[in-house]
Amino acid sequence: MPVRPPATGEDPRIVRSRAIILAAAHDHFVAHGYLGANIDALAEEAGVSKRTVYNIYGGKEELFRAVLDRAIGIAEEFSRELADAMATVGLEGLAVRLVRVLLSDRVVPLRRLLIGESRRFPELAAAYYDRAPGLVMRTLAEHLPTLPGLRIDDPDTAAAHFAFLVVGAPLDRAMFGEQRLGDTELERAALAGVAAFRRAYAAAGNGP
Amino acid sequence: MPVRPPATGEDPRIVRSRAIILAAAHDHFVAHGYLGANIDALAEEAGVSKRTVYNIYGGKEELFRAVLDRAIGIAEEFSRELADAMATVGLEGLAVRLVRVLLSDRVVPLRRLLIGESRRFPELAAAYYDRAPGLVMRTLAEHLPTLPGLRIDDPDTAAAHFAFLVVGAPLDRAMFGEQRLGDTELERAALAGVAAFRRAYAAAGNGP
DNA sequence: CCTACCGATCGGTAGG
DNA sequence: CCTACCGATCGGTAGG
Repeated sequence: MPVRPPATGEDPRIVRSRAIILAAAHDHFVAHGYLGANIDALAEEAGVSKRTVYNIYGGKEELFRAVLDRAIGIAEEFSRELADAMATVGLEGLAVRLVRVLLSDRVVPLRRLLIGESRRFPELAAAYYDRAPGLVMRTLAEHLPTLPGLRIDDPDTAAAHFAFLVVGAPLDRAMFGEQRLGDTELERAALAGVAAFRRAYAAAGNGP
Repeated sequence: MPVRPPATGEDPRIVRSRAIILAAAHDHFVAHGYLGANIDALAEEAGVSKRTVYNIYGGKEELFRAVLDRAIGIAEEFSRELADAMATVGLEGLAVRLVRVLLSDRVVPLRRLLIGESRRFPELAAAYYDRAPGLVMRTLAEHLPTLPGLRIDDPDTAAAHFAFLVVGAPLDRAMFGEQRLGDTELERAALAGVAAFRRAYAAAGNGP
């Protein structure tokens, strides 16, 4: 998935520089934001000259978009893996995976960046939402009604309830940089969320 | 040049300018972020000279902190009002108020700004979290066990579950700038969250 | 001659 | 309060 059309053949030096710059730019933009990013520093961190950055990516904004296109693509892949996992693992397994991915050092800083730049780059924030959390939520909405022991009248609402019972509180805390929970506590919180979900959506028991 | 004596705080012109600048700066920082903010533009929007801004607030960072100190104080007030309302309105009434406040044009942009600047100003993001959502959550944890018809074993977890069942999905969407739900849909989503919470934490019915 | 790259520097802007 | 202006910084580019 070439972010830019292969303007000049497939010179392995360019291919290599492109990947190196993209990785360094990701870290740099995540650390400093769009305006706070410095192409000189970024290029130095990537170990290439600034000119190379401009030759390959054209400019700061284009580089930023390339970085986020890739990051959103990766987030989409993770989301698809989560979606695939629904068929094989139970709700508890899904919850633990969900919380691990969303509270990871890959996702939290990316979400911070996209939220912080959502006025400057609204399409990027929207694309992320649609292709990552939105994808998970849509798949959940399809999957939940097929599970035994649950009664799901409104799949979209149930999917949102599951997701935010599992990750809501720790994720919101993390967005503000509050101390991240340890893995054990995260898992505990995720399972407590699943338990609450199962009680709320149990097939038997409390009829309408 | 700035020969103004430190006997500030009494001069009504300063008091007035201070308030005008603070309000204009709030809008400006929320719209552009910290680095994107422009003191010349901000001063013009406030209708004062740039020099006045520096006379009163000293600099960009000090002005930013003053703006956010005030905004966090206001968010804390709202949270305290929500806390007070718990004694008089039911869970449904509380949920509707919660969703209205958190999804408002006052709170969503403030949260975006604080999250976006949470690396540059970690104490501000932490202060907001502690004094606004944290305060609501702590009060909820105290309040929920006193309500009839519910069985609350772990008040902190139950408080988090209530809050994120009610506002989780629409708030997360809103952070990424996705189209805000209408008041009717928001209220509907909030009440669906309360209904799920009541099922999950019903005192009678589904034993283990 | 071309592509990739570097050292050096310019035009424009922002905080102060 | 305004204009003018500084020291510094930064995105982007020309020469080699």
